[in-house]
Amino acid sequence: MPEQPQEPRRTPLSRDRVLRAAVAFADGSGIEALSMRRLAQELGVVPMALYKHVASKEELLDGMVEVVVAGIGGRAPGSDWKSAVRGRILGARGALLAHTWAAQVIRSRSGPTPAVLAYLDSVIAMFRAGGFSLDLTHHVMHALGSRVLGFTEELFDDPASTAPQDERAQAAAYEEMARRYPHVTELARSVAHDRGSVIGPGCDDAFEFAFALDLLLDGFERLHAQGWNSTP
Amino acid sequence: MPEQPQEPRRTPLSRDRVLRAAVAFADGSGIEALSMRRLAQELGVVPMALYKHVASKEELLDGMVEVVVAGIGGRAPGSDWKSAVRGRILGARGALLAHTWAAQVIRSRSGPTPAVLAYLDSVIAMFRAGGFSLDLTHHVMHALGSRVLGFTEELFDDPASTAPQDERAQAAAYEEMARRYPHVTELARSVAHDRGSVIGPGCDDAFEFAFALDLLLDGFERLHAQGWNSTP
DNA sequence: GCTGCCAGGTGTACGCCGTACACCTTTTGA
DNA sequence: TCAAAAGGTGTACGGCGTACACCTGGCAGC
Repeated sequence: MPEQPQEPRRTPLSRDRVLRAAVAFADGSGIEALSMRRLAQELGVVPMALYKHVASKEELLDGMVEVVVAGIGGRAPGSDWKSAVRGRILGARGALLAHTWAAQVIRSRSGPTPAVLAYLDSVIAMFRAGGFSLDLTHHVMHALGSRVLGFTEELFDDPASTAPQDERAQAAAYEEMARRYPHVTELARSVAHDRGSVIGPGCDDAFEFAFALDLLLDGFERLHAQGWNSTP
Repeated sequence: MPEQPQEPRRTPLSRDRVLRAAVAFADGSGIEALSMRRLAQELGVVPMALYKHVASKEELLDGMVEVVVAGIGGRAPGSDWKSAVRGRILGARGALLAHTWAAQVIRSRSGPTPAVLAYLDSVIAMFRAGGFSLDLTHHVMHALGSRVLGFTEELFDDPASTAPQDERAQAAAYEEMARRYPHVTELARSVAHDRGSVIGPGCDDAFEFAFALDLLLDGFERLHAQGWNSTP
């Protein structure tokens, strides 16, 4: 038999394959579980092989951001600036929701990657097309902050995911909480109440996001209408 | 000589001393340089000694947040809700500005620490004292997001800190940039222009922060005045 | 058809990290 | 007085990112 055992002959690595595998891995196992060694294992390859395609882990993360951001959908059909921006940002939010690690990774990067720049360019273009001055556009982009990419800095993920303990301790902790942080407690209780269940599903992220976004967009609109200028 | 050599007898560790040392170290060398080993060295102690005072590095970070947040100044003297909130938040911003790593660390924590809860409680109290409904207060707190603690999610730190390269390459990169991201470039150029120097000092963070904050506060005020309700 | 190059995969090794665990010393309270 | 608790030490483990030398197979140029 002159033929060698013809092993499966795995398809060769490529930067693209590495990045996609990394995204898939982070989706499935969380970003904190992603290491060069584990990713290599996932690809059936020795760790150092990855370095032929990405310069470092930092660059890998940059690449992952590129993949996700590049997946943000196209702009809505021509309409007023407000609904155009709103649509685009909610689109970005959708893209990022599918990759829960993405926001955290984008924050950790020091500079914008090309895909992010391209995205920002498109949003700026919408304001400009709506007649916004360079000045106002500038500040407006700052005011949006990370919201422009569809995520916000919630202070904490979920207000009510404490480990189950015995009932007495639970009640004591609750009372202590109510005593020390009465307003926080009152608010939390009212929210839980609204949803019917006491251990309710927490807050409606989509609603909160749109609420704040619309508040800002309305503010922008008002400033624009009155010809706002940063140096009056 | 019955006396032993009476060595300097370094003051014993304590949780407080560990946390303060960690804060000082992060202030001076950056949060990414902070490791249990380095911190121990700084304190003239073996790494494992720290674990007698903090349970883990995670808890150390929590403690550092506590130290910083506890340093946020008291509330302004009785005044309307808007200036009270505004003053408090700008105060928080001041406290966090002194510790550039703090925002990043707060983001990385999964839950709020007691000092953060106490702080939030005080802000919620201001809205409630101003007559805000529980419902509106709830959404308003979400809309503020991390801004309530004085920091915002800027997408990138500094728009213009590229490594110096030769002039020709610089110009080429610039042109490429202007071609691919025309609106971003236009905006960047106008900002640099406003400040006189082309390599200008970037944007005025304090202005941007206050701009967005006031936009939100004005929005809150309007909603409050018109008796807004999330389920109309 | 041969040869030398080189892109891409491998193996080993280094220095860092957080921290488990057993140990020793010093302080303290009964 | 003396046990026990509290606080500091030493060693060790497994994991991390990645530098560096090496091998190998396919292909370009003669």
